[in-house]
Amino acid sequence: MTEPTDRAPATEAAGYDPAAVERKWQERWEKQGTNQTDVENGVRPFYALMMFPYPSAEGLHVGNLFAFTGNDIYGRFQRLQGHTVFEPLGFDAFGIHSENFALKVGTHPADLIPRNIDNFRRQLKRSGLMIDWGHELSTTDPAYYKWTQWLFLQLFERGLAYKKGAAVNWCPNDKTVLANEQVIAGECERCGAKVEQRFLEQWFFRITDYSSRLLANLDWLDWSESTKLAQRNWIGRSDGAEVSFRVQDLADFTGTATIATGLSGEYAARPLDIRVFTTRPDTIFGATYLVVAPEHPLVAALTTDDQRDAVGEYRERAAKQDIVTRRVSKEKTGVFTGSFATNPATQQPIPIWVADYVLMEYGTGAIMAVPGHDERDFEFARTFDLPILRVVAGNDADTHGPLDAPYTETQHVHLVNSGEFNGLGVEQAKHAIVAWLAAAGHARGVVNYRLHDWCISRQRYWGPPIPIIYCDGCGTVPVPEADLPVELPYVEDFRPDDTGVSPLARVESWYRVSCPRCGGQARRETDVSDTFLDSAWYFLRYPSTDFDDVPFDEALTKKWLPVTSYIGGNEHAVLHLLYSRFITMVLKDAGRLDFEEPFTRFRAHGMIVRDGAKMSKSRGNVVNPDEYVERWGADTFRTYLMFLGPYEEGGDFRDQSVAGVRRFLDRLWTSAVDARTDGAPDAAVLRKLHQTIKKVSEDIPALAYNTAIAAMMAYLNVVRRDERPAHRDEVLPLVQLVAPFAPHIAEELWERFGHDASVFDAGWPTFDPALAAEDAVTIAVQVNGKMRGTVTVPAGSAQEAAIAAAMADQNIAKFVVAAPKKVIFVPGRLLNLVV
RNA sequence: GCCCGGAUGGCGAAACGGGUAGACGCAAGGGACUUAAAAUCCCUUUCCCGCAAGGGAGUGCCGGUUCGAGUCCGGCUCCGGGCACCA
Repeated sequence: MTEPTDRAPATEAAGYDPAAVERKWQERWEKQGTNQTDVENGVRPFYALMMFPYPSAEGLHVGNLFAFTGNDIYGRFQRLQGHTVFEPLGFDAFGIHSENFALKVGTHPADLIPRNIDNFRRQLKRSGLMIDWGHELSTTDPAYYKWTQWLFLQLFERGLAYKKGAAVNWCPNDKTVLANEQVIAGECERCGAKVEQRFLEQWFFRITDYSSRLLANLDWLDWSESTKLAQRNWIGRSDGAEVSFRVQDLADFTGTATIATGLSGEYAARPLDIRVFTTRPDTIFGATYLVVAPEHPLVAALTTDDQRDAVGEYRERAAKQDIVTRRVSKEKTGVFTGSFATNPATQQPIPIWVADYVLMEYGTGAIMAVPGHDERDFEFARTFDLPILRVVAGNDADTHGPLDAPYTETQHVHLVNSGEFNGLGVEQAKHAIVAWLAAAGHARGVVNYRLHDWCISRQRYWGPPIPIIYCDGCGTVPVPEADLPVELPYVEDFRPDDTGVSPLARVESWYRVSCPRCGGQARRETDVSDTFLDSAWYFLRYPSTDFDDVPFDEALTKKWLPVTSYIGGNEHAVLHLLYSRFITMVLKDAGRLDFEEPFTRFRAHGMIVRDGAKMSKSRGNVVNPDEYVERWGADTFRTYLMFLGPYEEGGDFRDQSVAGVRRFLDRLWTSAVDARTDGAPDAAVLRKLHQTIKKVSEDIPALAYNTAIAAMMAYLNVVRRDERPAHRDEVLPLVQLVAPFAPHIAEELWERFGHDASVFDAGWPTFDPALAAEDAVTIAVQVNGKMRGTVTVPAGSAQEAAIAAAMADQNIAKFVVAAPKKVIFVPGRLLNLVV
């Protein structure tokens, strides 16, 4: 399947030897510094950023190359437009990925990673990317992670980094804590193992402080809509209300028990209120019970003596239960507390339950259950035989009968069984009811976000140590900036164990340290930070890699940032891109940056599959770029990758189709080396040329690479239509157009046409509308909307001329059986005669 | 379950704000060149009827708007991706 089946490339016949051409130009670029950016003095700076890769042992993935080539073409095009383009690349080499692989092959990651990076660099260099290797970075370099640690301190100082005990996602296979974002449907993002729940002390970043800002800015960012949407959903703004339910003293109702609160602070004083969050305050007349999360601080207070055992047991089970089962199993479980609260709308007593389908992390950790109009509440009510009321109905008949399914419709419906609010629509009712409850002090409008704080602690080895020291006397002390970096020690045995602490906790010589404040005995934090922190600021570092006394130089940052164009995969739509935005905002607030959005423009590229199936090692259909570059040349491979489908949608990689692109370059080569200089270029060819210049110039910025290539192919077909050799002026501009896609062959042909300097310093062909204009147009002719033929008329012809031409055509005229009742004429396009 | 994409020839795919469906490429068939093959070049290629001229049908399915729908609207089906008890 992966074996190349077709014939050898047309090397000899065409005289085009990509291996030789590519070697020559890669050497020359390197020698002449063609791809090096003058970051200090470059004019019209254009920062063309691509998401840096994780340097895996398998080498460069074709998906990487697809992404990079797309960025490279855009960058080269901008350079040809007169920008100073900065196209750096680095390596995201910390993290569980590397560590797990190192464990598997029994090599230390510190030995493995440099080897992988060397291999990546080699592969990237032969791919013809315009990378400025003078600004390469690796997140594992102490000179880099020194500043990652510095970043942590910036957040710490501003109160944005804090430590708390938390139920966390624990991967029993990787033996580490995972961020919520790294848990995919209850499984570890990296290894697929079922995630469990553990309770650990963790470092968090207060990204939730920035929820509304992160959300609001999306409105004006020039990003792929799909990415913005993913972020919006992730941040998850919910507009709703917080409603208070007064807990009733059981004595008033049953005369058997009273509520022992035993609480301090906010809840100490009776009467007791339970605050719930709801997005459907309009349904409050249908709230027939309350549910609080098992972890809710009021549970003990709410539980009556006769329910104490059952509730205790339930909470214990919930605490032990892994997050997976709790999340994935939709089966409703719960237990009655024995207490009741008053529904502030109906004044009726409703029971208070404890159930794990209510999450402590969201809202207030308590809900009002409206089983008639919420699927989960309905299911729960069915299970425990709780009353189900209808308070919303559609306009159609039979809406007052009993409900056998939750009715969740919100459009074209109205309230019923809701007192004075009957007849109102959902939106109206929300406002009216919240206002009504608020007047009595029972409710207020509230906005909630799904976004959680970012847990950055990792109980692993292969990451930057978190720069914190714990002193018995002084408490939690940040490592002074002057002492950075806190170097990751070389440890032979870096395996995580299931104690829940980092392997660094086993290195006493490393963690024992004197307190920077009092000099007393102290110990280092042994957790390392999340890889996503490494990648949340790397784009700030690139221009400033030569500076070791600052994370990013002020002047260079002003010049190059925010990033002009960022291209990457949508798999990072919520994690990396959100964290980068957050970190940038924090640095802005800290006065370190004068912008708060790091990426002015972002475009997500599509995914590339092979023969209609996802590429995977197990399927054995992974494309190894080396083989293809070897066989066809980097120019052909690059151009093919961009030709196989729309860049932002991805496409289907087919071995057979690579040949077509190679044939195109072969023909381009032949036409160029055989080009004549005598005589004049053909007018019709020039017309097509200028149409092509226009098309390609418009397509590249839109990342419509596939159609740009198609247009160049079509043009070359026109150039070659006649027997005579092409004229130099017909081919030379095509060499320029093709340069962003196939840089080596373009340089070679450009040189053969007598130029000394790089084609990338020669500018872009200019489009001349006058030369592109057609003097005759073919327009479609319809009779009664049905295609009956075409007529060719001089450009700019009026309706009358078009009709005359159409009627002169017997095949069209025969359908015009009567005088047209109506004529639709679209100049240059179409004529429709309605008879 | 919810939210996004998508569905067009044998295949990958084109089609600017409704306006000649299938550009460009692959594969296939035929031809030229060659002792032969490869490479290269030329022609054909959505389907059906027809020797042809020409005609009919056709962009996942059903319906609608319009002079005109791949494109817009309503209702489905299937495929891909993401989220998942978020009240």
